[in-house]
Amino acid sequence: MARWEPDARGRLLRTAVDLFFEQGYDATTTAQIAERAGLTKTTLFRLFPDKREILFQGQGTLIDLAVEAVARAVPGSPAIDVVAAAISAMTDAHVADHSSSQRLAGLIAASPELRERAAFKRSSIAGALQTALLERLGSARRAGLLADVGVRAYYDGFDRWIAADGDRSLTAVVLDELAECEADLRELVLGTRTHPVPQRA
Amino acid sequence: MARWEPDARGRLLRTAVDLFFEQGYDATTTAQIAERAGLTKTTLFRLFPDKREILFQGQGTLIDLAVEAVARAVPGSPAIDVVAAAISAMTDAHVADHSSSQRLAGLIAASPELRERAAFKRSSIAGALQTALLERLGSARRAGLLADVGVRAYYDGFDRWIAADGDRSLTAVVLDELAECEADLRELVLGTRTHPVPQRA
DNA sequence: ACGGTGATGTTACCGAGTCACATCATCGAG
DNA sequence: CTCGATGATGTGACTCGGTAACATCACCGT
Repeated sequence: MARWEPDARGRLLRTAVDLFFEQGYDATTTAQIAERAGLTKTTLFRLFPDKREILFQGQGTLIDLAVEAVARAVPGSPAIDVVAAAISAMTDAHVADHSSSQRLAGLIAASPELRERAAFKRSSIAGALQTALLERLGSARRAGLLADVGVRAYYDGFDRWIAADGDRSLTAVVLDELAECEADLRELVLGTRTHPVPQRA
Repeated sequence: MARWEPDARGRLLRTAVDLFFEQGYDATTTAQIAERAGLTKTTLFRLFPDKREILFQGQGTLIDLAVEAVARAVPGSPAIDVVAAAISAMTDAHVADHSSSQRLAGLIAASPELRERAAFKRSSIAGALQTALLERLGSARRAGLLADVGVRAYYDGFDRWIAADGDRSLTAVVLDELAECEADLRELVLGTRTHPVPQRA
């Protein structure tokens, strides 16, 4: 399949990340990215629907993975386990190494435009997860609440993983975060007073 | 303060809604909106940071209202009550009538670009609410989880209000939704077992 | 009446994104 | 080995969102 220089998408992604780091997202032109990648603006927009999406490729796959994991989950298992299966399916598919992920997260955090796209992705994942959970729970409200918890655990866990040294696996950190969420939720709902919570040992 | 024709922002908003309904969001030009409102493109972009924001003006105020409500809440009151105060502060400030809100919701749902902005607004509200709650709860995780629940109750309640006849007040519907969320959350966290819903093999 | 001030208009410009059309590299059939 | 089909890429022109510098106009107080 590969003709000319292979992996045009990957080249564009790497080039874009480099340029965004050098000059900032806004100051970098799509024509600039394409040129340094040995392509043209037209080809860039053939491969990506827009400039932001260069950094978010593959997030559509995330949704599919989560939804499939929910569909594959054992019927009758606790809802929280189904959520855990869904989000660990996403983390397992995470290919970028720790430092690349750090770079990417820094870029996104620095640009409102990219943060907006990130929020959209997050809400898309939450929506898809809710729909998938709905078939099991029968209640849209419960499915939505659970999806929120799962997505929060995924993103907050991801942030913890980013901030850490990268020794622990992403999946472990995220599943740990989910367990913490469940515990906190239980205490919140039971009306217990706030007390020192055992953070990670 | 008002010179020339007054309320340029309001005129632009109404004109934009009309045009978006007639032609769709994408097919409507900012110059078109400005012209029909008796202004020019430049003035439009002086009053709104971008085209999408025409439909979302005032959402920044929503955040302030929620945050202030949290700050004003009685110390020591249950966390869920603080959340209720925050979201009812937002609904109380809702000025648009039922049918206008329906139109606006339909427009936003029809355009991916507008849905993305809506997701960003929602995440911004959730973030601000989490920060406000953090001072009371001491735990960022609990604050985030509670903020998610509150924001979900707000949006899902809003949708229910939109879909209904508009007899009940928005605040009543949203607070009812929040109560339902709390109840569902309690059941989810206690005997969490998936309902006997017919699974597909 | 007049001058200051703020809101608006004019003009020109840049960059994202689209489109129609041309080109070129590869592969398979003969 | 040649040649045509195919699909990826390039070219050039275009629209539209958004910005900026400068000019203009309406109101207000003096």
